[in-house]
Amino acid sequence: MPESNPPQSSDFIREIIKQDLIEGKNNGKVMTRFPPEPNGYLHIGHAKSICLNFGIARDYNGLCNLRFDDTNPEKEDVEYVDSIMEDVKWLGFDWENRLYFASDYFEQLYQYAVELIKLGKAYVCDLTPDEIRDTRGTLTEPGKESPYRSRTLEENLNLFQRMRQGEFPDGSKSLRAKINMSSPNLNMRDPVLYRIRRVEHHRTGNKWCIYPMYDYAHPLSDAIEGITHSICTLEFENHRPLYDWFLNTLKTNSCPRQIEFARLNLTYTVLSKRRLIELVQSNFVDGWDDPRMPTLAGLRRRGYTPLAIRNFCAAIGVAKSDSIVEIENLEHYLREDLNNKALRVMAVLKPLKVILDNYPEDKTEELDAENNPEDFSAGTRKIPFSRVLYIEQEDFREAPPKGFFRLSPGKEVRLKHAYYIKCEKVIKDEKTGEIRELRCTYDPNSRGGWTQDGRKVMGTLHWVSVPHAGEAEVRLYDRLFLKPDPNDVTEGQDYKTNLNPNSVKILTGCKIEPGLMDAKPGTPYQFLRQGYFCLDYRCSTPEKLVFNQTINLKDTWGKIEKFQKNGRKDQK
RNA sequence: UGAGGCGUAGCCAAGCGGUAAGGCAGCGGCCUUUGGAGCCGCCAUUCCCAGGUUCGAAUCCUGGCGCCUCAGCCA
Repeated sequence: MPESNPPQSSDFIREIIKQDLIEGKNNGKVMTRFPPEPNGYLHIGHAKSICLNFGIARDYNGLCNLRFDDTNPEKEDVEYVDSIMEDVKWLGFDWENRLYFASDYFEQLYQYAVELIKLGKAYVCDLTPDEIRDTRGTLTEPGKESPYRSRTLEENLNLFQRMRQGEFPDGSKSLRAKINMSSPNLNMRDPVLYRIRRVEHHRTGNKWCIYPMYDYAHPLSDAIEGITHSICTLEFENHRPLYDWFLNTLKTNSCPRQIEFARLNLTYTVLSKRRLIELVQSNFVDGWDDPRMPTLAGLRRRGYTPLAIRNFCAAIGVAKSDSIVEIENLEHYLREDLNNKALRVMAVLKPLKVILDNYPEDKTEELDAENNPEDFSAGTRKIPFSRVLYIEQEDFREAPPKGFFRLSPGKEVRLKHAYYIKCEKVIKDEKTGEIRELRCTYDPNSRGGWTQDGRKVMGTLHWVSVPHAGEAEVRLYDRLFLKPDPNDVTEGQDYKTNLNPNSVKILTGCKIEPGLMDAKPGTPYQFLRQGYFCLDYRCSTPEKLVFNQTINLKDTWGKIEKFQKNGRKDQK
């Protein structure tokens, strides 16, 4: 089984790194980092970044750190740091002993700020946030210099120290870099470095009442860790001059290089933290690990595999153009991996009873069934067969449409691993007209699903023996959003109006082959002819099994039938 | 009317002056004890547009056009 089917082609970042290596930069070392802020759960977009950063380290004999960018205690929480560590590990990456927190550098960062003041490159500003905004200027007009810009070194040093000691109320003062208020790059117009916030930090507690800003903390954290290539997303491109400014004016020993790439966007999916957190907190979904969520926790619970996600990330590539990847790509790599690994089993989701009139009343046979045709080492198992069976309601049609080669009156089909059966009679409820059961006959000479006479039997059905069947609840999922772009809404509405009201369908009373009663969480199963499923590790109990649909099998018949109803095939 | 980016097929994406990789999707066929999987074939005479340089341009130059990001004491 190949570890990775899509060839890992190079990308512009790897090209840069190769070139740096050729030029002997950084003493031939490559050091990256994955720097999440612990203010939410990781999602598939983060997976792209994780695969990139850890993948580069792996490819160029380097190392990748896990560093929490925890400089804003107002939004952060240990719940998130725990989930992030779990998700990175699950995806298959290892930061070994290099687990870092920006908050571990608060003292060093403070000293760097003192240094900046001494260099005359930072000052304490008494302007309020509103005043700072009002004096920042606009995209086309320069800003105005703060009246506090020319405070003496001594005054700045004294004030900054007193900021730290808690002598000033929240928001009353800030430390600002002294750069250029008329820079065309707004990030360079004396950005705030430190703000006063009396908020308990999830790691440093109440030790600090001033907290550094991202723009300031990030380049210095990178330098402290000896990062060589600091990879981030496109929206930070405008921040790079500031990133470099800190490193250059503080003359740090190591000089990381920031490189930006386009973040992942997926059709039918929302990936902004703000929106994901809203879905969770407003109960549009059932928590961060709801199987419909694009979070790694959600995908894991849904039955996605780490390899599928990694292969997907490798396949979509890394570039600088904004892009929206069609979700079919992700689904393709999911099916590919699951096809290789999933144990084949039979489960009837919407049961229809079939009675084999010519099969002995009290007989039970044990039939052989392969566990995975893609992998002989998965072996075989025995499945019981008897006179009364369940088949799928959808596999019988009293009036079969053209091209339907499943069961219908007078027609013969194969029961997978078992026998040919022929439908002789349809028994209906006298009042409702609903189909109650089918009376069929079986061909004793077709055991195993084959005869010598060369008879052609097109349809193959899955089934479960009634007296041996187990029961389960099965949850089917559809896309969370109805439109490829969930943000495509009419004036005044928001993405939530595009939520799919039918994104989950709960089926109870599903019939499963007896062996499945021992299903293990984390094991992928293929319910034959239907799709891939896994035990829901949150809701399933030994008394009441609950399976999540991971992804359906490609359904060409469903597609054909849809086209037959809707008209021509080539119309969308 | 500021600055920084980006524009190659329906969607991603290689390509780095020598004549348009690959994946997804789609289409056609083969095969099939899963209408799954697999296999075979098709799918850009042209790279946002217009000029220019060159024997030769998606690649270099000039000028347009379009899209994205930035005016948090968020990251």
